[in-house]
Amino acid sequence: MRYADVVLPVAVPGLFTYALPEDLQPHVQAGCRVLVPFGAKKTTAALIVRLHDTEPQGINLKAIISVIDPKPIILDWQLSLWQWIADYYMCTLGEVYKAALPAPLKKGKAESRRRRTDPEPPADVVLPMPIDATGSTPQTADTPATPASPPLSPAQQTAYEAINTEWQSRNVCLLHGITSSGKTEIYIHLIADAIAQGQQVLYLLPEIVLTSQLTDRLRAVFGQRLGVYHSKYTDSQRTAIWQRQLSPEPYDIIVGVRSSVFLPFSRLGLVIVDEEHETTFKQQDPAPRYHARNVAILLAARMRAHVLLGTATPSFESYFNARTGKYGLVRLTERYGNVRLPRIEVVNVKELRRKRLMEGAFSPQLLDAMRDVLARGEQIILFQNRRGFATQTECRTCGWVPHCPHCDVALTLHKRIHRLTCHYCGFTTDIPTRCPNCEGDDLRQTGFGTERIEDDIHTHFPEARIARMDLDTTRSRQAYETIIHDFAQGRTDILVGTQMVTKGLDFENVSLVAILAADTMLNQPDFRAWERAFQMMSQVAGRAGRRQRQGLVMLQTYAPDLPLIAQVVANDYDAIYTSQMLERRQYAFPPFIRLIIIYIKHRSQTVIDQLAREATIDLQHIFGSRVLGPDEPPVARVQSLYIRRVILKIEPTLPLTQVHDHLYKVRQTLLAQHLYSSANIYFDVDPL
DNA sequence: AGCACGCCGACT
DNA sequence: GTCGGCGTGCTC
Repeated sequence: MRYADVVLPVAVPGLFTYALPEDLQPHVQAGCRVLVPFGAKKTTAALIVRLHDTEPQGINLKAIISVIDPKPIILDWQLSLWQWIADYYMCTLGEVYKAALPAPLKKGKAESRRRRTDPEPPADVVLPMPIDATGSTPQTADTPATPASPPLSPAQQTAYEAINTEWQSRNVCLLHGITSSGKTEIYIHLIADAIAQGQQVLYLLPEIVLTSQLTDRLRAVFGQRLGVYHSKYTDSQRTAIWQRQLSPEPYDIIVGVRSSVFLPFSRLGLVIVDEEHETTFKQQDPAPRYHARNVAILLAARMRAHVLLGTATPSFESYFNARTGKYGLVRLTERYGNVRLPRIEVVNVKELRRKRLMEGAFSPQLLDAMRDVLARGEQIILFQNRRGFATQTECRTCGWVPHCPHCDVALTLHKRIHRLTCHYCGFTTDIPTRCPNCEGDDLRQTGFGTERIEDDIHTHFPEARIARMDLDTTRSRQAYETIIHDFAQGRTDILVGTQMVTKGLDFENVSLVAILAADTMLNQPDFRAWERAFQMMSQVAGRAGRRQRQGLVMLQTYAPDLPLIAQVVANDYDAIYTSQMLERRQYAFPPFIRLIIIYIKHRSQTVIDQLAREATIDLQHIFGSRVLGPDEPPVARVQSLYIRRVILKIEPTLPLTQVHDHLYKVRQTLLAQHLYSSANIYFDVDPL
C-alpha cells in the first residue's frame, strides 16, 4: 500500500497522511495537488509533500479522492523553501501553503486542465497555458536577446560596474542611491544582462507603490517578457501568472509584491528588491510573518542568483550587513541630471502655537509658500500621517471620548461618510450630537486627519484643485491609479495624503512638499522610531524639486531642536545610522541581537494578565534576562481580544532550533492548562 | 480555518 | 418543553 504525506491549507502543525489508491499511483508525484476528504464533510486541495509505504498508526486513515494536477505545480525547491519559512518564522507549513498560492489553486478546482475563458483578459496577463502541455508549445527562446536600454550617466555607469564587481565575491549588493539618482536605469541594465544570459528576474517592490509608472517604464524596454504579480489583481490573474511560470514559456521578468517570492521560478538569475527598507515587505498579520526581502535573499542563494537591494534610505539591518562586509555596498550620491536636492525648512510649530499664529495644521510660512507655488503653476504634496477628519472627539464638559467597543482606541471621525470609525477593526457608529455621559452638547473635534487638511485647503485656496490619497480614497486599484495619473498630468495642484504619497512617486512639477506633523513619527514607543522617521521624511522630501528649480520641503514640528531633525535637513544618513547603532548596541537591539515577540491573545482581561505573567516566568526560567515583559502593545485590545506580549532577545550565537523548541514547549504547556486553553499564542520572528 | 458537539436563555 | 447562542476541540 502507498501513502501520501500532504500539507493542507490549515493552521495545523504537521503533515496529514492519506492512502493512495492504486489506480491513482501512476498519476501523482510530490508537488501535485490531490482532492482529499477533510473533517466531517469537506474536501480540500492537499499538496503532496512525499510518497512512501510506511503505514501510519493510530489515525483514521482516509483515501485520496482524485488527482488535481497531472504535473507538479510546486517544485522541489519550493517545498524546501516553504519548510524553511515555517521553521524560521515559527508557523505551520499549512500557513505557508495558504500564503504562497493564489486562492483558486487552494480551492481544489482542476484549473490547470482547461484554458481559462475570462470575458475580459487583462492586458498584461496572457491566457494560461495548460500545465500538462509538456513542451508542446513552441519555445521562442531566440527572440532578440538584449532589448534597447536607456544610456547610463557616468555616475550610473560607475555604479553599474561596481555592482557587477561586488557580485563576483558576494551574492547580495546594497545600492544606496539618493532619491532621483536614477536607480531604475541601473536596474534595467542589470535585468537586460540577466535576460541575455537566459535567466529570469524577480523585481520585488512594496505593496502600494505598484504604479503604472514603473511597469510602463519596464514594459517599454522588455515588452511582453514582463509579468506583474500584485495583490490588487484578481485571483484569476494571479493564477494565470503562476501557471505561465510553470509553462515552457514563462515570463522572463516578474514584477511583484511580497508574495511573488513564492512563484515557481525555474532559472532565476537576479532578484531586485526595490525600496528595500519598506516595512510592507514583512507580512504582519496572518502567519507566515515572513520578510520577503530576506526570503528573496535565501531563495536567490539557493538558485545561485544575484540580489540587488536598492533604496535611498537603507534599513539599518541591511546597511549594517553592508558595512560589515556581508553584502556589497555601492553608492550613488548624485541626482540624475544634477537636479539639486531640496532645501529643507524647519518650522517650529510649538512657538507658532504659543503666538497663536497657526491656522489649524498650517503655519503662516507654509501658507505663503503654497501661495507662491500655486501662482507659478507648480504642484504641492502635503503629507499627514493620519486619515479621517479628526483623530478624537471630546466632550468639553466632562471629557468623555468615544472609544471602539471592540478595541482599545479612540474612534476617528470620517466626515464624508458621517461616521465615527475604528481604524483597527472597521467598527463604525453615528456621530453623537450629545455626550452620552453628561448630556452636554459641546463636542469638540481634535487632531487633524487628511480629510480635514483637504477641507482646510479648500478654505484657504478655493481655486486650487485638490486630491486626497489615503486608504479611504484608494480602495480600488483604479482609484489609486486615477489619483496618481491626474496629478502627473497636472490636473491636480495639491495632493494630500498619508504614507502613500512618500512611496517613490516621481512628479516633475512638484516644487513644494510639506510634512505637516513630523512629531507623530518621532513619538512612537519603538526602538526603530527614529530610523523610520528619517526614512519617511527623506523619502517624502525626495518628491520635491525634480526639475531644474530647487525644491522646498517644509517640515513642521514641535521639536525642532532634536538632532534627528538636523540630520534630516543635512540628509546625513550616516550620522543617524552611527548614533542609532551606538544605542542599539548598548541596549541590545537588532542588528546586534535577534528579537522574537511572543503574542498572547484572550477574551478575558484577568485570564490574559495571569497568563502573560506565567508565560514570562516560564520563559525566564529558560532564557533568563533575555526575556522582557509582559507588556501591552500600543493598542492592547483589538476585536474584543486582549493582547499582551513577551519579548525575547537572543544573541546571534544561540542555536535557533533549540530556542524554537523551548518556545513551542512553553506554549504547549501553557495551552494545556484548562484556564488558558482558549488563548491564542503565536510568535513574531524579527518583528518590525 | 471550518464544522461538529455541547451546555444555558427566549420562544410556540 | 426545544431552537439556537457561540465556547472548545478535532481534522489523516
